Amino acid sequence: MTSRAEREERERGSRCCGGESRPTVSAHEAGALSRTFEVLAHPVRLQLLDVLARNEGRVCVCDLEAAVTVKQPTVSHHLKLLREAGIVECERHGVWAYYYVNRDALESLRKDADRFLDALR
Amino acid sequence: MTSRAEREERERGSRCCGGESRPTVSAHEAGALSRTFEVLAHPVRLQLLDVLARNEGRVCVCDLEAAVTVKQPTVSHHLKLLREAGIVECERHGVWAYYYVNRDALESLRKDADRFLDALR
DNA sequence: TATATATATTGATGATTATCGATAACATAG
DNA sequence: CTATGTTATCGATAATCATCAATATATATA
Repeated sequence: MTSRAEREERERGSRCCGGESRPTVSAHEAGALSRTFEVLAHPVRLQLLDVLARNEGRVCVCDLEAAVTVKQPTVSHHLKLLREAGIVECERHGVWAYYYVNRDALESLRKDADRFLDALR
Repeated sequence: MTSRAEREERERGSRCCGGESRPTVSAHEAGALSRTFEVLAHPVRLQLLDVLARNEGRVCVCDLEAAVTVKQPTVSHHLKLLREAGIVECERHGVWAYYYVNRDALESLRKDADRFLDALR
């Protein structure tokens, strides 16, 4: 008598497992890439990036505050994360801080994301 | 005497703020998109996706377990998140569960990410 | 110097997430 | 029916994250 499991086994070789199961992405690479996606994994950060990218020049924090629904310390917090990720930079002029996207960093982020998502296809 | 702030003001109009500061991405859209990025924001999920996408057929959980460094309940947990996001699906055959990527969902995820990142340029 | 304003930082709180041992649920083999 | 193997779920714990009031810092103005 032939069980379904046996049929499965024959179709796939031994046991349940057949294919190439090692990731081509190392744990280290996966870590780096996931950290990239993490930066994008918050609605406020996406909106801040949106506004910043749309303004070739610089945007001051009070404008950024007006663009999102969270309070000033939270905006400052998210800007810090974006800065630490290298995606945005800022200059101070007098009391004000003007933020702008780092186009190179953004481009390389985009490439990394693209490369991974393309490879999945 | 002309202070730096005054010069800035003249250059920018009133106060510090000049540009278009409203996001073109609504809070709602930003929420949806950030949830997409969240799914990708973990190294184990990236590696699971990598293995799954590389195997046109189905991959059983024991293979997926072998592909990453976390224990079985954790693998199961991440697979659930991927399932809930619609990116992967699974079929049970006997004792075994075979997972596979939902190519359509993956493609639309890729498009959403691309569209956003492209718009930032 | 005192005051006002913009931004950053601190510190506390609550929410979410990752992890894994233990166990349940289920199918199959003997 | 019992034993075994596979996967999912539960429950506890630890870690990380988001938020904001309060405060610090720095600059400019009066």
